[in-house]
Amino acid sequence: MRLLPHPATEDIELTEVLRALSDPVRLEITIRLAIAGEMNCTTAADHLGVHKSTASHHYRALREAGVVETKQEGRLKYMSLRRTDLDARFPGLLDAVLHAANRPSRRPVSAHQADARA
Amino acid sequence: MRLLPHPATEDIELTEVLRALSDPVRLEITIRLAIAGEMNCTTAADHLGVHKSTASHHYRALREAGVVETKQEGRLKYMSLRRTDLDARFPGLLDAVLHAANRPSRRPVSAHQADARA
DNA sequence: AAGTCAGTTTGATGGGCATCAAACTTTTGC
DNA sequence: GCAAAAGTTTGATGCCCATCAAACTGACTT
Repeated sequence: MRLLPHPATEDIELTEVLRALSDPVRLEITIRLAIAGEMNCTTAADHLGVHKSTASHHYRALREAGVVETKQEGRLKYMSLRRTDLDARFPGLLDAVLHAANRPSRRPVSAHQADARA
Repeated sequence: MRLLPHPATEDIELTEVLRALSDPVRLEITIRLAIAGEMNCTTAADHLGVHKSTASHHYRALREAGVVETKQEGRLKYMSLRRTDLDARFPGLLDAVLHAANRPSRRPVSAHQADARA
């Protein structure tokens, strides 16, 4: 189980994140990751109508922009949103984009937030 | 004084807005409009280091994406952010982008420097 | 060892886009 | 009317990018 190289949090650039999310296929992948959490690549791009090599390019674009994190387990690669990093660097941006895409995200709720909600 | 054609609020597409904002020049123009409000085109793109025809293309890109509104008064054209429309359609998105854009990318800076942002 | 599975890389293609330069349009001022 | 100012449009250039197809890699299976 090894992690692939990603940009450090402080190296994530706003314009690159916006550019990454401005492609419909990549936005859809991002939404799926937000809803379902960690997914392998094939699942993330299932029924998107793009060739697997095209999808692979999108995975790379998302990873290099700092939007997703990829780790390999066996012969599968699992992607997940870099939620903490993105929220730290660009507070509210990811939530606004996901909400704008009209598909609410299932965030892990901290104990603190859970208390405040009750 | 006449208004130029713009997309209706409900026709503003998320991916197009993200794409429009993903260009550094257009993002800078957007930030200036957010800070200073309505500005004419030349002022908005002052000292950006791009030719006026290039700037004009960016105005169009921002307008067609639904980010800005343009009205002509005399021989000047004034641009302004479509804040209300954007907030209605994508709540929190514009604010998150503007807030994110205020953070310098690499070195963490003091609040003093952050306030003196150019 | 051979085959399969998951995903990447490479090559080719077509389209879009950021840029500048030059010509054009519209409005204002002399 | 003529010229200047403010943008736009058009043309040219070069780059980047989304896409597919085919070859490749690394890991598991039989």
